[in-house]
Amino acid sequence: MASLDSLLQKCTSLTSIKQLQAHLLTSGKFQFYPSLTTILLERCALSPVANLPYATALFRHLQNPSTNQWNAVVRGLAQSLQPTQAIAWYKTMSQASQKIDALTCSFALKACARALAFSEAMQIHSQIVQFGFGADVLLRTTLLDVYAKVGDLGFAQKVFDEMGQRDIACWNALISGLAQGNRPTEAIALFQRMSEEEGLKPNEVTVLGALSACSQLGALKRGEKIHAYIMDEKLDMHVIVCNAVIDMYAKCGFEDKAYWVFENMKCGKNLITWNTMIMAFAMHGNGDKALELFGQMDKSEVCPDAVSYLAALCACNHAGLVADGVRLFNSMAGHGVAPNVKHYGTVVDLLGRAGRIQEAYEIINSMPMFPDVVLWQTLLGASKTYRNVEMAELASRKLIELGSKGCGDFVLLSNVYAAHERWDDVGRVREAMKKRDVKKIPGFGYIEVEGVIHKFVNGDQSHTNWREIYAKLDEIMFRIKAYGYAAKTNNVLHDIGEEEKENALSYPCEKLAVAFGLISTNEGTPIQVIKNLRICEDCHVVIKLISKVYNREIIVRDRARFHRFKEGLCSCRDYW
DNA sequence: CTAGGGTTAG
Repeated sequence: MASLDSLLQKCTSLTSIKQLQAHLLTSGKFQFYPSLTTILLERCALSPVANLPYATALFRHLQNPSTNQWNAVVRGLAQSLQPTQAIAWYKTMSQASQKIDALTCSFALKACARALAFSEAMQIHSQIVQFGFGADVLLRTTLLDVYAKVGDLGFAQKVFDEMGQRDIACWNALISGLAQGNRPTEAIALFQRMSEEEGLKPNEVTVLGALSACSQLGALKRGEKIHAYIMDEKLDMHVIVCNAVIDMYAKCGFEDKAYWVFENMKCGKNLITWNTMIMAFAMHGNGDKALELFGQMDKSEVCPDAVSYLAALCACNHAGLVADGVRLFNSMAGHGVAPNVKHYGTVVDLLGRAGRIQEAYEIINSMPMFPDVVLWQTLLGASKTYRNVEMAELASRKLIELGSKGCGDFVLLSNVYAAHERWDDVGRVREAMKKRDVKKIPGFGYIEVEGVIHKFVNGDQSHTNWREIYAKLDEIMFRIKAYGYAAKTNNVLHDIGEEEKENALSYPCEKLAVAFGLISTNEGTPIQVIKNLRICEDCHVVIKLISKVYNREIIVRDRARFHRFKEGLCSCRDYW
């Protein structure tokens, strides 16, 4: 037995496993060693030598499979590329329910999380209660996590609330669930409740969720506090934590602080560390530093992967380093990294912004995979910037073929026509939008003032001080007009749907946030705003003027990058 | 006839 055990240890490839199994079968010992069979099963079912068809075939040879043997297969399938298979096996298994234990449920739930199978998760949930595993804290945590991952945070919260005793993992699961489910404010609130009210000590997993929420909100003050805690508690010995800190500083607008952490890490850097930092420089338009780091990485022991290339390409794109970007893109295949849709998208954007519209179009045509909506949107955007009506129409046609309902696509096409004063065509686009029930993604922005996050949506009147904010904005517009500002109306598609308020256009969220920042922070303090969409051209002009007239540094993070406005200029050099 | 299950950065 012991010798078989050690033999099994050496079976690192599937062939050797098969050989061992053949030996057991031919010597007639196979069915007398159920535990060995289980280990064999697990070896076949789980990575790194996973071969699930083989594992399931092996399983079918068993006369009366034990719970453990069932579990091995369910677990393996749950981690495989077909998690729905695990759910199917679980269902079969539940027909003989005495076989199911808490682990089976745990694996099946994991499968639901990966397959985004909400109703299956609910079914398993009710069976968990039926089978009497309802009090199992580990299972409940998994359940909570699954609900969060399949997008039902209400259910996740409910599971959490109903738990008698909660250990740190329960809190962590909900905090990261909220952070990953686009509810960063609630994630931070829960983090605070956990540490301040319940007196629980955040661990390395807790801070990851909290930092991610700070990154989303651009909540620098809160992020710094968490960083201080991390240092005090020596949680910075975990690479994963350092990576999250770097990302937080970068997304809160401080590439230098991010870089400081990067350089002073006591633990070793991994691939993600490098990628995070390169992405940080990219977001800040610091193409040279990004490329320098990419070069260093190439020399270090970590090998750039697809994300590294994407980050470096983004850096070239934001910094207008067209030649470098093209060179990098062309070098990918030679380094064994196949470009994916995102790489193609970035290069198309890079060429398009540089006015090389035809080349961008050719890149799309040369793609080995199906060009998605984003590619055509990018080309449409470039065509608009360079007033290339033919290409804009071509791209729009593609978008319509692909069934786009994005407001932006229609607006861009309309803008191209408007720029050429083709008003009939503008009207046609507007009609098409009405017919297609085009949805506009609501824009919103955040600003942190004295550690409190304020959220604004376009045309927002929900803030307690909204009258004051609107008055400030009116004052701003009045003052900057003296510097030659004139609203660019031909770029704005008016009356999109009747219910669209005039306000939404005159009082966009980023302007409101900046106005609020001017009122509520001291002179000389930089103002930081986070926006969920890309900044619009008009706001860009206005904020540049504000930075000059009010002598304030204003930092805006939009969906893709940072804009640092100072003395009437922007760090993106109007290239974004 | 053992242990194996929960939260985790780009």
